Amino acid sequence: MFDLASYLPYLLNRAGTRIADAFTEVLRPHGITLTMWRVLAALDHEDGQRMGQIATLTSIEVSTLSRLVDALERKKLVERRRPTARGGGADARAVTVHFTAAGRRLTQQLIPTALDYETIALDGFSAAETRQIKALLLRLFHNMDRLDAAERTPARGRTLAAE
Amino acid sequence: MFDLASYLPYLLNRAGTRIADAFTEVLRPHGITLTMWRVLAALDHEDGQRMGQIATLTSIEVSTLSRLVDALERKKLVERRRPTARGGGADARAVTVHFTAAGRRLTQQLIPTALDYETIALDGFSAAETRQIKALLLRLFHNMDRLDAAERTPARGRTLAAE
DNA sequence: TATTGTTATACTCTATAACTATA
DNA sequence: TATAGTTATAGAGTATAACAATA
Repeated sequence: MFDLASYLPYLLNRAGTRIADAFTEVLRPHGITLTMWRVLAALDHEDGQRMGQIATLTSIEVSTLSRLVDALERKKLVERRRPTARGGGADARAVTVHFTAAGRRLTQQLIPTALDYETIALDGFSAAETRQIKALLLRLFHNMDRLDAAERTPARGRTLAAE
Repeated sequence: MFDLASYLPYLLNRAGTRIADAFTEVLRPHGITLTMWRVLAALDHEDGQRMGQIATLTSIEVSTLSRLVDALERKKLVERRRPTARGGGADARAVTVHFTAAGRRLTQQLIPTALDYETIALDGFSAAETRQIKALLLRLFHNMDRLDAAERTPARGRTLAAE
């Protein structure tokens, strides 16, 4: 009736926890946590994003993110800026987050290892299977997204590109 | 080069977070957290497991689990027992965790909703795709498992049935 | 000596809401 | 009024290690 080993949220949690734990060990000597890495990865995706965008992209709470960016600023890996008005209507409430040179360097240094771990996780998967699982995970995410929308929950992280 | 939207750990984290957040809302009125639910689900899988087994199955730290079981006992949902010697060599260090009647009742009540959420997440997936993503997640888990074994890390949660 | 589980401490993340400064 | 971000506080989970009881 309720078979844990074929229950999807369980499988997701197990697989996700394992990869997260393994990569946390990689990050440790660099003095950053997995959550910090998620912010750096989001900035690599697009530098100069606003706090809200980063929260959405990473599924990190805005209040958590705010203190996380404090910590990353203390480590001189990122910096906050108030967007200037040139070239368009700047919202003075907004804050954008930018790599420092050191932050970009560290991120570029870690990306190959991050990709290595993805490769390890996908060991034995064919190219077709790799594409398949990524596509299925994306669909799964969007299904939950629609549920949030239906419930009018102001869900965090609703804007992952539809592809 | 580093495309976040096709980076597997990111997709896993996003999909997992979404399902977890949604089900946490379901659990809230019942006064239990998602982590508590994982313990109840593990007990439904097999009642009377030892602390170590439950930690392994749920990927919850033993020390976290110990206080979690304290809380579940206070809620009268589970109870600890020291295994008795009859029928085999009982280890007096061990502690087993068992449903109370109320705990079993609550779990049975929540399982259909849990399955509903799985159905929502898999909305639009064919039976073949459903089987596929579960099989792929299981393989992914075992790949990380082998990595832990190779590094001789005393990983938590290494014993998910191989199927 | 090693293992099972408990406890203690400090830290991280979450949840909620109050707060500021803009819009 | 609403929104973007910060800050405060309490709760929940993790990490680490020390500990008691037993093997």
